[in-house]
Amino acid sequence: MEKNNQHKPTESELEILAVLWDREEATVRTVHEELAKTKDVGYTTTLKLMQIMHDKGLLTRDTSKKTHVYIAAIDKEKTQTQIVNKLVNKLFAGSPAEMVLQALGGNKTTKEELQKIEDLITTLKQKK
Amino acid sequence: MEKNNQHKPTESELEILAVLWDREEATVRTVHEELAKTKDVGYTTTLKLMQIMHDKGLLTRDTSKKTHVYIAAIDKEKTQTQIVNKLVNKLFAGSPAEMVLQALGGNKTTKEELQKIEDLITTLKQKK
DNA sequence: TTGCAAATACGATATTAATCGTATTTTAGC
DNA sequence: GCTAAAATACGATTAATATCGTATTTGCAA
Repeated sequence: MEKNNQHKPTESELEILAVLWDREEATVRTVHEELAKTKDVGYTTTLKLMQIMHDKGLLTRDTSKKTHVYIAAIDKEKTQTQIVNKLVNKLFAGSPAEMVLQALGGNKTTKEELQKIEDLITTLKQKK
Repeated sequence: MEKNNQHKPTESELEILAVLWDREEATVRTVHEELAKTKDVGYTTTLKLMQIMHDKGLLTRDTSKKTHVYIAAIDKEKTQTQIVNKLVNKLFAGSPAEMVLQALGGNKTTKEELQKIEDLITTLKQKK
C-alpha cells in the first residue's frame, strides 16, 4: 500500500468515491450495483478498481469479515476543491470568477442558490 | 479527418488548446515552447499531439507554407461550459452553487475576484 | 542549384487506465 | 465436516494516451 497523498483519482475512481462519500461506507457489491445503474460494467472490474484504489490509499477497508467494507480515505471537500482549483488554473487562467461565470452564466440556477453564493462572498470579503 | 464534434479533449490536448485560444493561432514550435515552460516534453511529442488533434477535428491548420499554422477548431467558451457542467454533475450532484461554494471556500480568492463574482450574481438575480 | 537547418510525417514503444476471466478463499447452512 | 454460493485475488488483455526516434520533406541562403 502506498501513501495516501498525491494520487489524483481517475474518472472511474471518482465515480466510486462519489458512491462512498454518499454512503459513508459500502461493499464492492453495493458500489457496483450503484455504478451499474448508469454504466455497463462487470463486477470484477469494480472490484479490481477498488482494490487498486486501496493500494493507492484512496480507500480504506475492513477485511475482518468475508465481505470487505470500504470507506473513502480522502476527503470529499478537499478533493472537490483540488479538482476545481486545477480546472480554474488550467482552463480559466486562474480566475475563479471566470469559471463561476461559465458555471452560472447560461444556467438555471435558482434565486435561492444565488443568494447562498452571495452570502458566502459577503462572508469571505469580510475576512480580507 | 473526423467530425469536429463530440471529441472531449484530453488533459494534454487542453493544454494545447489553452495556448491556441490565448494566441488565436500558432505554430507547433510556439505551442511547444509555451508548454515547455511548465512541462518537460519533446518537440515531436507536441507535434504529434497537434497532428492527432487535427485528425480529430480539434484544430484546423494552414499547410500552405513550410511551417504549418494551427488554430483551435472548437470554441473556448463552449468547451469550458461542457467541462464545468460535467464536473458539476459528477462531483457536485448537479448543483453549480455547490461547486462555486467549494471553489471559493478555499479562501485564496482575491477581493477583486470576489467583487467580480458578486457583481455577476447581482446581475443574474435581477434577471429572475 | 544545392546543401542544410528546420519542419513535418510516420511508426514504434511506453505508460496508464480499464476490463474481465478464472482461480482461490471464505463461510453459512445443511 | 462438507458443499455451494458469493466473495476476493490475480493475471492477462485491451484500449486510450503520451512519448519520442528516425525518415522524409521543404525552402532559404550561399
